[in-house]
Formats: sequence, C-alpha cells, structure tokens
Amino acid sequence: MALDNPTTQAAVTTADKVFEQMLHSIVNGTIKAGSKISEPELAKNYQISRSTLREALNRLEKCHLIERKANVGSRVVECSIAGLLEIYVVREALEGMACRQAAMNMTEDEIIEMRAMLKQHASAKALRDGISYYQEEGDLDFHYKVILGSHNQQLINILCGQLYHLVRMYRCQFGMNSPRATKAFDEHSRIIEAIADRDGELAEMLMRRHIAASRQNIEKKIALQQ
Amino acid sequence: MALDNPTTQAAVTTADKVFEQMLHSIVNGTIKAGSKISEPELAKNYQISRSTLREALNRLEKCHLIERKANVGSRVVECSIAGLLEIYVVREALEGMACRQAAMNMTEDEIIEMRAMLKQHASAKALRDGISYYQEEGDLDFHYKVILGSHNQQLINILCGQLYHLVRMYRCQFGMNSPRATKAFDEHSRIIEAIADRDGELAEMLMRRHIAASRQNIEKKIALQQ
DNA sequence: ATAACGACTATTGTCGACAATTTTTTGTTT
DNA sequence: AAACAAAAAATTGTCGACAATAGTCGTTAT
Repeated sequence: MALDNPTTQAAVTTADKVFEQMLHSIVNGTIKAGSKISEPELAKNYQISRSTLREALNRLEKCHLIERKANVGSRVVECSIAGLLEIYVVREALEGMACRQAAMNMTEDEIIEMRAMLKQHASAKALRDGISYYQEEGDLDFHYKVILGSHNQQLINILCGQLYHLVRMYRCQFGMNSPRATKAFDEHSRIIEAIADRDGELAEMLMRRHIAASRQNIEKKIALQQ
Repeated sequence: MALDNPTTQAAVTTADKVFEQMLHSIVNGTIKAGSKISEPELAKNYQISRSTLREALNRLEKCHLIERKANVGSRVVECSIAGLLEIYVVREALEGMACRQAAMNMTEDEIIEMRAMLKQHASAKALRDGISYYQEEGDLDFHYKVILGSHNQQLINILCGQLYHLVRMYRCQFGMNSPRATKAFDEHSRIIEAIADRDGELAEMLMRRHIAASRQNIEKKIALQQ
C-alpha cells in the first residue's frame, strides 16, 4: 500500500490498528468531514474500550484530522477551499526546502531510484489507463521520495507524518484528478535533474513553482465554478 | 507569561495542567533530555493516575518533545547540534512563508501593534539590562506575531503549536544568548517595514536571511569549539 | 411571550485493576 | 567465564466503573 509511509512503524497495538482504520475512513469520507465523534458509539463499533479509542483519537489529532475541545469532544476537520489553499502554502514552503535539502543530502543511490521511479511513471502514463494511477499514487510517491531525500527528520515528520494525511483527505473528498498529469510529469523530471546536479537553489525554486502551479490551478477552477 | 501562545486555550483539565508542568520541566531541563519516562513514577510524582499522565504524554508527543515506542515507553528527545540545525532549516522555510503571507494578510492594526512592540524592545535594549529579555522573550514575541499575522491556521499550528516548544528547549539547554541582539533588532525592523509595504517577496527573503544568519552563527560557533 | 433558573441526561475526564509485552535476573550448560 | 534459556519483575496497553462537566428540557417569574 503506497500510503504506508516509512516514518510510522507497523501497527502493533490495537489502538494503532483502530487509528489506521479510522484514518482510512476519514480520508475517504466514510466518517464524514465536520461530523462530531461520539466516543461511546465508536468504541462499540470497533469493539474496544473507550480508553483505547481515545488513544487512537490522539493519533488522529496529531495528524490534524480531528480537533478536540476539552469537555466537549472531537470533530473531524472540515474540508474547506480556504483550508486546502492553506495547505498548499505550507507545502510550497516545506517541500521547496525539502527539495533544496534533497539536492544537498540525497545519496547517488536515492537519485538513481528516483529516476527509475519516474521512468516507471512514464510508461504507466503511456499505458493511458495509468493516468489516475499517476495522479493518485505516483504523484504522492514522487513527493514522498523527495521529502525523504532531504534527510531532515523534522521535515519528514511534519510532511509525511501529519500533513500528507490531510492532503490525501482533500484529494479524496474533492475528487481531485486534475488534468495537470503530463505537465506535472515534466516538472517532476526537471526537479530530479536539478537534484542530480546538486543545484539546491534551482531545485527549491522548481518545486515551489510546481506546487504553486497546482494551487493556482485549483484557484482557477474555483473561480470558474462561481 | 509570554510563552502562552494564543493557539492553545487555557488548561482546564488536570491532564492539561500536568502537560504544562512537564512542558516547562522538559524545556528547562529539569526532566533531562534523552531520559526515559517512567509512567508509574511520574504518575506518583504528580499524584495523578496513569491514564491522566498518558493523556499529558500524548500532548508532549504532539509537540515532538517526547518519543514513544509501542510496548517500550517514552523518552524525552535528545538535543543534538544536528537536530538544532534541522529545526532552523524548517523555520527558515516556514517562517519565511509566514512572513510572505503576513505581508498579504496582516491588518493595519496588527502592523501598528508590531511597530509598537519593536519600539518597546528598542527602549528595553537601551536600558541595557534588557538584552537577555530581548533575546529570550522579545525575539520569540516578534516571530510569534509575524506567524500569527500570516492568518494561515496550518502555519500557526505547526510553528506556534509544536515547533516553538522545541526551539525554546534548545535555547534553554544550549544557553543561547547570542551576541546578535542588536543586529537582530535591525533585521526585525526591516522585516516589519517590508510587511508594512505589503512586499511579500522581500519580507520572505529578509526573514529567511534573518533565520539563516542565526543558523550560520551557530554553525560558526560550533566550528570554533572544535 | 420570553428570559432566566434548575433538574435531568448524555458525554467527557479520571481512576484503579487486569492483561500483554518487554526487560532483568537467575540458573544451567558448554 | 561466557553464552544461552527460563523464570521473575517491571512496564506498558487495555478495560470497565465512577466523577465531573456540558448540553437539554421543562418550569417559573417578569
């Protein structure tokens, strides 16, 4: 499963498993965005005690997927356009920097691996049926690899550990399979080349433009709908 | 207390209070960095049940101040030079972007408030005894205000909610009262002017240089020690 | 009729006990 | 004496019950 990120070790405890189930349910909308979470009800659903459920809720809160108020309860976060744009802003900053760091810190082996991945994406794209694959998993994979290539644990934690769940949630719920696939592919290529050249400044700039373009694409779409 | 950030509402539950106490203890080193946390022992110390303590530990984990391994336990994070530099990299990216957003989104009132704050810092600096004040609280205050001025909830959460506790921890434990006080003050001034001019690009660049300069200052110091 | 007050219900926060896992200790064997 | 195995101790994960707080509904007074 491509969504398993290397930062989180395999779920061993039951709270972990429930967390992953709920994560999935929230991302794909089975548990509706903005809905209130009833601890007794969910505990019964998953057949666990409330303590264990609360442990899982804490993990979800860490990913910013739910929000808690003392003595009131938890709610799943709302998916708003404003919220989506906010995330893009953060991504532009963080992934841009991650890209710069990747240009400094990636090993040759990692760069080879990335090139291979991109080549695979290209062939998948050529198959045509792969467009959605490329958009959904492939794009995330690319960004993941760059982030991991930064070798900066803080960056990795923030981006892979928490922000990306939110990104996936938005992608799912807003049904985002934008027609930027081929364009994005070229941009990915250039970014990798900049990294391979160890040109951090350029790599950062390209990544920022790449993400900013996605954001502007969404802004345009929104503007059109109104 | 200047360290109370506006993102976290006042502690109402006992878990909140214990969290704040532990936060303080970890930041100032009373609970040593890298040490293992014994749940039974601490629960007895704070005279609370283990459940409540674990709730507090979850909050600390959210701030990246402790790390948990399943069936093994929690440890306070280590303070390493590498870790400190990693944080600076993240701050450069995020606060740079926050500054750009602040230039776009700050209200006129907020800008007036920032100018007033800086003036106050200047007079405090003139008093000479205020140098450490400026370094400790004033600098944090400045960065806080810029971040809040971005009006981007994601940025605010990441920076004020979790990263800044780590920053304070490092400042405390590495005893960082660098001689950059006057220089930093000038840089702060120019950043505010760029924000007031609504020049986001310049504001971001200045903030990034400001933070990068701090990082390089530390790198230089480290290099000298060896 | 509306607003304020109070009892009731439901939900969240906290507690102590038990189960599962890990670490340490101890004893045996090579 | 060192290395491995098994038992014991300690620690973490999970559970169900109780306490405290928030929200709801009905009553009463202005």
